[in-house]
Amino acid sequence: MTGRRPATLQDVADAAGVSLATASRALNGGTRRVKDEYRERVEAAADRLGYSVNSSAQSVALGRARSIALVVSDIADPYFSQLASGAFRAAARDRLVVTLAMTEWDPARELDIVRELRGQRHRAIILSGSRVDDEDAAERLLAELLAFESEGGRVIVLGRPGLPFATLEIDNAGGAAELARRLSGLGYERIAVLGGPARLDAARSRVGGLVTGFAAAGVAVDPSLVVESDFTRDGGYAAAGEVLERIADVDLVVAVNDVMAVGAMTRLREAGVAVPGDLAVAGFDDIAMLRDVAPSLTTVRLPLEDMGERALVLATVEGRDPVREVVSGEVVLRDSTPSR
Amino acid sequence: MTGRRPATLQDVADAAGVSLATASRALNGGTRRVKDEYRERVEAAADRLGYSVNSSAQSVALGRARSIALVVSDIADPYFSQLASGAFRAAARDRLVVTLAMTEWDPARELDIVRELRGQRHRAIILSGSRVDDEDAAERLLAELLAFESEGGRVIVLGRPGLPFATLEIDNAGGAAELARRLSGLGYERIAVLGGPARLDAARSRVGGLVTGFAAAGVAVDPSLVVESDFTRDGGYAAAGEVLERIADVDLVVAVNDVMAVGAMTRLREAGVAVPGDLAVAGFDDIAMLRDVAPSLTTVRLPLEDMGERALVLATVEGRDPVREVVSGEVVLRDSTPSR
DNA sequence: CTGTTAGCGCGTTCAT
DNA sequence: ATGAACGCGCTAACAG
Repeated sequence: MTGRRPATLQDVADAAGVSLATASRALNGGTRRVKDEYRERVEAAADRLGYSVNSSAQSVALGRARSIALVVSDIADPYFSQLASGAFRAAARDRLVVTLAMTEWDPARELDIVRELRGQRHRAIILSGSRVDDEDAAERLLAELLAFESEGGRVIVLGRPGLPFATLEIDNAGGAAELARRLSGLGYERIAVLGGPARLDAARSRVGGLVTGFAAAGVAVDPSLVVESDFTRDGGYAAAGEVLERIADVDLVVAVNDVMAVGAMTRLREAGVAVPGDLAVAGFDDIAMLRDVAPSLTTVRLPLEDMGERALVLATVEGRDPVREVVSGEVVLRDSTPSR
Repeated sequence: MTGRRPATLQDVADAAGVSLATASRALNGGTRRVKDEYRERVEAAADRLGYSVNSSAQSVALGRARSIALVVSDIADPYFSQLASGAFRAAARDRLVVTLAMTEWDPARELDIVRELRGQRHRAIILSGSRVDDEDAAERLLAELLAFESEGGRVIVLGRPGLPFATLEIDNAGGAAELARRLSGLGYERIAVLGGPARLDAARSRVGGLVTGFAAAGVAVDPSLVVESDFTRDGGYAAAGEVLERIADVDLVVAVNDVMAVGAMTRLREAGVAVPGDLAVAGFDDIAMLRDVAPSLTTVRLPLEDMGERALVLATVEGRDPVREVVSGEVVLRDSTPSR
């Protein structure tokens, strides 16, 4: 049972009594210049033999695979899983295969992955994780991506500015600034920021936007109340613990993403701090699970699923123009930040 | 910039002044039977030329790819994204590539996907979505999987019983029955079940387990209070709406998975029904986001990440024995179901 | 230990 | 419109 050889195109051709070339054209050839009778015979034979193209061989012959690679930081993070979901939906429409890879926020691993992906000759590589500062890795990553592109592959960058490829940029600073403006309009003025890791580009931009935005509204963010942490739910949970120690100085906690905000809310709840009664909370991204947390969380909405779809479209489009689209978030005020 | 040909192994060999075979052995050959001097020269040349193996060609030569395919229903669903996360982590250890495919709960699409994956000559296909009743599709799916296996591929089935492949089975009925037993022990006796779609195997098993478990404890579940719906958050939300109409007859709502339970809690909250004050709620799976919902949700814990890892290990292991492991859930009582 | 050579399965000229 | 023959990049005998 375990030794049968997969039916090959030659087998199909033989069974149909035609040449390999004809079978190829009938089955996988784009140009339909095959007599109907032959075509039917070939299809029947293929069906009977349970034939299925060897896509590796196809890739070798064609020089490139029918697949797209998507690189994420952590697929269990709702931000990335929603992004990926959108990408998969779009890929299905074009019968494209998607290979997913997970960096776990590690630049070295990201480099390894891209190198590996390059060898797989994908049509495109979509890089969706945020940039992590690491001079050396960044340079080598760029080299690898440039090589991939020069070999005819396409590179799409999602939410990581400054790379010479088609880019779907997220206006992190702008969204954060607008959020700050709206929140200060509600009367908040003693701000704690759960800032994520400083070496993460997206985190830094959001913190910067918040500080700028509050400043523009006349609210100074105390730097000692900007606490670093992981960009994850646990990071938010832990960071909230630090804020608790100075709770008297704070009326609003803004996390640089939703998973952190949600983790923080849990930490506060455990400490008996009422949200928003004692402390208001806001996040960033508008991940799907927010529909089910209470109180409902104020945030900056990003069209995550659409972004995933869009990235995949950019990946398949033929145009060689270095697109650069900017996605801006929309502030959504909810129960976690009532007017004071 | 867009026309360069990828460096080939032959290029590397030429640059290093050795034969193709030597270059192959030095770079990708497992057995290190290459003189160090040559090896170094080859590696240097490869580096200089920015060489990267064409894994398609490698696959053609070897007859099989260094990759695993993972089929999920919806990657945005926490159940699957946690599963996938575990699988990716395990795959990284073996430097294995993982191709992900999403069926969106559609048996026809699942069949298409498996057919496509077969052509990609993966080492293994992991099927993680639950079975959806569809005689015709099921039969053809089985045929496709058997063909894949007979060609030397490995099939791993996760949470779908009755297929002749290595199986990681989930004791849905047992877990549900135990949950029912414990809940009835807390004093609940007027039960509503958010049952998911009847055509979904996992959903049906869990409903069955609940009914059996409650019956064993002397509690009869009113069949008219078992409401069908989608296996999703929105399904739970909608189903809770139906339960609201008969709220006087109910003291506990059990959903067949956590996302549904969480959606239901939101629906109840919106209707002004207090959980657990007016109504208790329980779910199934123990997805990660439960850490952040309030009140904390009673559920049946499944080691999702471990299961993903385990599936990947089964996929890579050589043994041809038809493994069949059973994962049983552990009931976790939390605040959403206090003793009455 | 190294080089030569024959495949792997498929797409695609180039004749016919 | 069809078939024969070559090439894609790589691995694995087989000889040396």
